[in-house]
Amino acid sequence: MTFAAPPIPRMKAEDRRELVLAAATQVFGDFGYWGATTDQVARAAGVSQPYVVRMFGTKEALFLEVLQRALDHLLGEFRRVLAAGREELGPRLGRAYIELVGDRGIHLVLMHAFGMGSDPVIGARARQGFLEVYEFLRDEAGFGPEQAQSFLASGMLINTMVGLRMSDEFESNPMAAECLIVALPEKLDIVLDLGKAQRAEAR
Amino acid sequence: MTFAAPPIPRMKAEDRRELVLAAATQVFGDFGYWGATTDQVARAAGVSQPYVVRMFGTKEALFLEVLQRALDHLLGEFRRVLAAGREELGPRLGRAYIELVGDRGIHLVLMHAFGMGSDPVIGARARQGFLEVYEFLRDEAGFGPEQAQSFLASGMLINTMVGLRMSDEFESNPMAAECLIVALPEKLDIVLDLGKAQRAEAR
DNA sequence: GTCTATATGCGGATAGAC
DNA sequence: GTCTATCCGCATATAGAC
Repeated sequence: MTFAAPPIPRMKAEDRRELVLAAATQVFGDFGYWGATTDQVARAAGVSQPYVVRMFGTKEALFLEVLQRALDHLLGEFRRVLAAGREELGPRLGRAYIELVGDRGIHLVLMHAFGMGSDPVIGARARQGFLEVYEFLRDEAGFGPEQAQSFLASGMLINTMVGLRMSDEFESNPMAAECLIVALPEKLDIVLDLGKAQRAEAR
Repeated sequence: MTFAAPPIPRMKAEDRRELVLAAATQVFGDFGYWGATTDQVARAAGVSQPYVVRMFGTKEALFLEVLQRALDHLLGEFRRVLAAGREELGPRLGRAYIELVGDRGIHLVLMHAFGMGSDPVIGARARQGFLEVYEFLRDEAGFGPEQAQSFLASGMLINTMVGLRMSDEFESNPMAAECLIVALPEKLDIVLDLGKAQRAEAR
């Protein structure tokens, strides 16, 4: 009796799911919800386009899941930092936020989602997510109004610098370099290293 | 001899152009570059879809023009404020920035553009535009590094609140209301009034 | 669990009339 | 200066095989 070997690399549903979600985070981050296609996601994950749809039902459901994971990841990291102590909490949370660039696409997905307030379903979820972060800062981290304002504002500026791919011009454009230095009080190196890694990978 | 009256309201090219650009600012603001369609723009301007394309060549060219005008408008207002005096410059510029919500769509178009850094042409223009604003703050307004950082960050937070349509939930969601109050140090009324006006108009 | 084939609808752009 | 008609390509989603 002979056993046919699986001709195509099969995976457990859960693992494949993670793979696709990671690819989707990347693609949605680069092109936004409307600009990204399920086919781009599929190619990035190494599967067929219909399979991506099959797994999540619709493109919208896929985006919602990507958004949810981005928010979970963000708040998870923040709670980890908080659990480690309350001294210098603001700077440590800020540093943790910047380090999320390691998971490529998180800032970008959030930024795109934050621009979709007019969408009845994604916009509603994005507002809710933003408010969850605000609640964390107020209730768990104990931030006062100005501290929360300034923290959130800095976060949005970081999103903007990432969204603009400003680090791509760090070496070629002195003005971009200075602007980056001004915008990111510290931990600029994290963003720059990530930018380099991405460009290298694009080749 | 009889003269046929123009059956359709004709306009000088320049006026029609302004009309379409205003409509496009609105539509691109709501749906972003990829999410907006030239047909939506056409309908909002009361003209046919092919005519919109005809006027600007491509959807991309139209967006670039909308982006350019948003930046011109922004820097124009900033220079006006600067020309009026240098006392309390930061708060006055901040107020001027918020008041741009009067021209509906400017913040939104900017925010969407700032998320398009990966686009070779729009992304490049968006980076350049952001840097022009930074240069203004540094060279013309005389801001120091931290002042520039905090001003730009606050601006991006304002963009985010507008992008999320957070003001839509000011009355129904106490958390959203508090978050708005915290995020916008002052001149909250401007955003709220605008939100109301928009919702009324949508009926 | 994953693919191929394909239906279907929509969006950008062109041609050409008035 | 502005429209109608229309082409073509692309994106999501479905059907069904393996």
